[in-house]
Amino acid sequence: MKGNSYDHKKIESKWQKIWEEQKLYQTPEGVTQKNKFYILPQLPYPSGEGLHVGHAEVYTACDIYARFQRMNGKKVLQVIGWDAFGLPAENFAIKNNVHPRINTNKAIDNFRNQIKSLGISVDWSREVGSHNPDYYKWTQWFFLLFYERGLAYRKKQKVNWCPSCKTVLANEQVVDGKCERCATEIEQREMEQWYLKITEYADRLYDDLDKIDWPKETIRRQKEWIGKKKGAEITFNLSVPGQKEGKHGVNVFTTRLDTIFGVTFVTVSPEVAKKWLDVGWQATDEVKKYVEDSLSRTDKERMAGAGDKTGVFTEVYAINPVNQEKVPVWVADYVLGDVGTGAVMGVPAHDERDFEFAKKYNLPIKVVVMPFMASKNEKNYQDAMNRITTEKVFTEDGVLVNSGNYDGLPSEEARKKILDDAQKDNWATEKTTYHLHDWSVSRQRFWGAPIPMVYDDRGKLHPVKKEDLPVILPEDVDFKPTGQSPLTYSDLFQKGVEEKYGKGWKREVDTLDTFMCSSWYYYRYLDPHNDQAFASEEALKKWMPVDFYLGGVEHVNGHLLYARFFTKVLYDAGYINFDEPFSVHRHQGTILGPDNHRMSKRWGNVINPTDVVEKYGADTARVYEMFMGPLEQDKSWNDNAVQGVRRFLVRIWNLVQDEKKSLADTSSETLQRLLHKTVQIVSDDTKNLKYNTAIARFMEFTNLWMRQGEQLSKDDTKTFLKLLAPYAPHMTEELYQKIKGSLAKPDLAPREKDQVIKEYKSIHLESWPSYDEKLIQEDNVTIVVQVNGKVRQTLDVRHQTAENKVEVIALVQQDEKVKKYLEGKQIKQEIFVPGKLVNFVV
RNA sequence: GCCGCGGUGGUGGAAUGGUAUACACGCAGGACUUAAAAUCCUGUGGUUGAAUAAACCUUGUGGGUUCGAGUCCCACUCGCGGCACCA
Repeated sequence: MKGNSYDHKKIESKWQKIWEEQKLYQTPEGVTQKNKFYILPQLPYPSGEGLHVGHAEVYTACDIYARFQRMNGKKVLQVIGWDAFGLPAENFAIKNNVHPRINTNKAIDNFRNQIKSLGISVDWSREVGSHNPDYYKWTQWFFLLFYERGLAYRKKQKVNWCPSCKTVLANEQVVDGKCERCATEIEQREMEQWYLKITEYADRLYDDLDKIDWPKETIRRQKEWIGKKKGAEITFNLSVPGQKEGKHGVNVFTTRLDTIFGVTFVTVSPEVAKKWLDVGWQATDEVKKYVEDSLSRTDKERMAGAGDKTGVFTEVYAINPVNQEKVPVWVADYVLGDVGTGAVMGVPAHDERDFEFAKKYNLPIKVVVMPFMASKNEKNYQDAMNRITTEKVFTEDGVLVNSGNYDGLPSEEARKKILDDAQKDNWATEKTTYHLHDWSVSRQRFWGAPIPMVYDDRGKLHPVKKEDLPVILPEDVDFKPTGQSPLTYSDLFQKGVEEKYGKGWKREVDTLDTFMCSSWYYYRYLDPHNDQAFASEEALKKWMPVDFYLGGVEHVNGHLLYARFFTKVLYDAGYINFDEPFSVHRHQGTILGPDNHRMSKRWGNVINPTDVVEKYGADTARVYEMFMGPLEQDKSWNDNAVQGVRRFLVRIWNLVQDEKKSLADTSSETLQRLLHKTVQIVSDDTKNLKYNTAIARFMEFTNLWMRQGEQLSKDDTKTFLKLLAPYAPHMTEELYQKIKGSLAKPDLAPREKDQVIKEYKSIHLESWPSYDEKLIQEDNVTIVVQVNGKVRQTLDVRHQTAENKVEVIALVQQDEKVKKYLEGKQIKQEIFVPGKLVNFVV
């Protein structure tokens, strides 16, 4: 009676092979916007370390969804590719003296095999790698598109420089003042670099977050990163010693125009002061020294001194445009050069930093805003005044005082009115600032897509002609980092440029940030072999936008922002008719080691998914990882629990092979009811990505099925297997074909294979089961009886009765135990929830 | 400092305002076995109790709303995450 024992290796490799031969997961024909479903797991970086359990989590979660959608009649596109350029491969190459292409391709082969061993239903004919010329040709094309549209430019400015990686990094790649990749302290250097004007899209990137289904937290963080703030830019005329008053001016940005009557000084950043010095300002030696010292410090060092503000009086005065008051101008490094205009109006009564500064240098403090309460009644007035003396800062909105015509106005209104008036008098304009800066995209490294630009003999820039793309990354390069781009030294790279463009012409030698490659990869999958376009119009119309995107939280302020930016530029250029790439996005949580630490070699707690697949099977690995907890949550590994999942699968394996259990004439009644209930709940949970609770339901069902006397008919067994198929695709396929009788021999000897295949229809192409509404209704319902809100008894009542208040209460009151609790008490109130509960209030 | 999220058995975790602790792990006892492993069965929040009698307590702490709160509100606390001299 016991069938074969569960040999996961045999089953899994067999079916993986058949599925591949049958091209089971190739993207189907007849795709329309209505029936398509585009599932996108985040683009992996093929590290030499191999697949991580976190990768397995992402691919399994996507794969379950893909299989579920497929069985529900959707035409599914599920794809994988490689984010193959980048520093680790290059660093490895330097260390071991092999070309990065070699170790990258090796890593990709390894990743591909590992992913295949998990039984992920990917259409491998669409695989892409960002390091292949037919891919980066289009990365370069995108760069040219940005250039044409005035969105790519060169600029000399302070950049983040990683002394270890010897390259520039984007703001998004600097974490805590350290390099995201190697954790080296970042230096600031003045360099000429390529930038993409993402700031031009800041508003749309901000506003359109409201129209996509993304995690709330992610949307919040992106908004915070964009850092949109509305305010005003104000011009203060300056009085410089030895110069005519009003000849010079300084602009400041503020979100608190309502506090302008409280200005008692103006502070400029060292950067702004430097500019003044550069145009001939005769400042004191003290000022010059302060500016020089400040500028030699990194932003990080400057911020470290946040608690103790320093500054120097410049002997310049600024004239407050609202009341012509003359206030001193200071230079201080608490004002940052790259925020707003690099200069602020000092309102010490209503800004913490200005307050601190004023205290230190004995500058006057002038209260111009009082809490709302103060204007309402006399008693609170004193309290309020006590709170906002010159000893305490009041930074909230309130009511204006000491502000001329604006006295008595609430802050909000005052801001509008002052701005209106100021605009008429020409001393302020409405202005929005952003925390987001333009995206620095040039890298002084080898292993990336060359920037498709050339310089003529006078050093002037020209774009490479589109028909000349790709600009091939040469093979003959000494890629050891020197701080100069390695491509500088490649003869092969510069060869032909003069022929093509003219004598003395040279190529740009920097390469593109790899985030450029990953900003558009989801388009390439749609049409991966097209050499006329990054993707055909038809393919774009059919498949986009992505219906489900799963990726890590670490990409919130980098990749996800860049990808949205790319999409908006494509939209503006008329290539697509939507302007958000990912309709639904979710994050997977991190899988931690058994010791609750992040997995790392250092802790010796790394779990290798391939070991798990080897030992317990892909189906066990998949089901376990999904059973650990909610997808988006961090979870720690527990090897005992893996074995528990394996046990669960083996039980099913044995049950289905037991004909009395799985091929009975009819299903036992309780089990059949539970099956229908299970169909309902598993369908809901799977749709809502609550895989962990769906699996719990499968276990509950299996527990009942194992009981003596419980049995399933063949059809009901098939239904159960179909439900489980997305989760454990190999085992369910094997069992399904077996009970269908499609497999004469489980081992498919080559000669018999054709015959078997003829009648073979994969379980993964079957339709998702439906349930019978009548069968999920129980005959009996459990009514909970409470007395004063405490549960005292539960009673089983006929389904129809349970809906009727009078009948239920009558029935309940006959119960001995309930009687005891109600004895000698007056029922004040009876609460009745139909089909659920009775609560007596006594 | 500001903003956000969270705190449920020994552990991972379940619970549209209606039986808190589903499911799993672990543990304990039992069956099978010469024995062990595997498998199966039973039990398992806490306190009192001989009890599979009964009672009380229990979702970080304290209050509130409600017939009824893990769930809603307020305060506190601890933990995690994001941002941070952003004007």
